Amino acid sequence: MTVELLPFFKALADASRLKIIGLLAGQSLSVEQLADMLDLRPPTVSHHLAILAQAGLVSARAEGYYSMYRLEQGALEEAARLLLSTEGIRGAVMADVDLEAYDRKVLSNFLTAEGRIKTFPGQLKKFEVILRYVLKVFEPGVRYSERQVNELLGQFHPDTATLRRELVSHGWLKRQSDGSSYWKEIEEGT
Amino acid sequence: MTVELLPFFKALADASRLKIIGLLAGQSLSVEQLADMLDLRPPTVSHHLAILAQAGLVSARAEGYYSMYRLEQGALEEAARLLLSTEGIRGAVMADVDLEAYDRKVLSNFLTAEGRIKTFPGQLKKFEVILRYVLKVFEPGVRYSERQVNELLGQFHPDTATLRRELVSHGWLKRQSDGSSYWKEIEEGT
DNA sequence: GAATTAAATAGATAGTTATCTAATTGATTA
DNA sequence: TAATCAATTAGATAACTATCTATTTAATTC
Repeated sequence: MTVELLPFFKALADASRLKIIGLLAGQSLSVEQLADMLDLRPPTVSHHLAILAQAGLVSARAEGYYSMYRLEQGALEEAARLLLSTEGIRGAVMADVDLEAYDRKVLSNFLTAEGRIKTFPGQLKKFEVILRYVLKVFEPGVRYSERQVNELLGQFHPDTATLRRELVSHGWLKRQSDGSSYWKEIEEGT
Repeated sequence: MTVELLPFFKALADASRLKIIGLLAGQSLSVEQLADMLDLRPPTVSHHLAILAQAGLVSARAEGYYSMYRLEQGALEEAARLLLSTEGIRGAVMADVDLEAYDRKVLSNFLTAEGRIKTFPGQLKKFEVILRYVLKVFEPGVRYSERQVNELLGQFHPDTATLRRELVSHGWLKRQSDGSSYWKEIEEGT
């Protein structure tokens, strides 16, 4: 059974509910007992307990006509593990985030419909987006002469010297020390 | 620097902010980049980042006229530790809970102004509150004869036999196997 | 079966907050 | 110095929610 992070945090993001968790950490308690201890009316406590139960943090057991609520230690532990893993957070809630949205916006601002560069962005961050875009025309591992490099870059912008220099200074395009050839390294990772 | 639990959970109890944490777990990002990725306006993202920063979860560094935000891993780790300790929760947020409120309510319902028992509560839970109240007249470790026990209990209610029997059956008053004496054990713990 | 009691549900309200647009600030570039 | 750009602040609004009272449900006791 997996803990959903958002309901979990929402359940704990309230002073009354945190107190309930604290009280239940010591002993099982009924709705009425909790209500007296917290100085709240029973329906309010019922409401909070429903939210906590939904998040898997507490469970109820009928006893007489009392509902005795107890803390689910396991849920706390699982959540703590998720917090520490970082991957837990990344995987958990990021279904619909658009990692490339910013780059796409920059590209649409600085490229023509045909994919040529209109002007070089003044800001480094945006210029880098353009450089990464240009970089895709090079095959990883293949050696190119300077003439070939200029030819490829020319399809994006006449100032091939600037493009070439910036690519190299960022380390994204490597240059043989005698200047005879250029290449893009083979990518690693997933 | 201690993480406050309530602001911490409140900070994470929002889908947009959880996504921000997830994105910053991978890399530092500017407000504008986050806004594009999340499809929100920059002021909204600023607002969320302020809340996260308040809780100690992110920090900003000025870079050009960008504010680059990065995740504070340490805060996540500290919070995870608090979650696991249980004592973390108990200590953190329970300043103003009234642990004895329920017992007090029951006592005021079933005791006379002079501290005698009006009637025996029908429900076990409440009867136990009364028994714990009565139990205080016995000194821990002292031996009492049955006559002495009845004398002490008589000040609360004429039916001393019921009180005595219930105290013993709960294990709160011990009885010598030959019935010659009774005693309350010495308490342990804080 | 009638009376009692705890819990849950329904409905209302006041307080909080996530989001937006518009205006301001602060820093950079020309 | 003027123009540009990202971030923040201010103000407004719609959505959410913590809490209450009143009612209903479910279980227990007499």
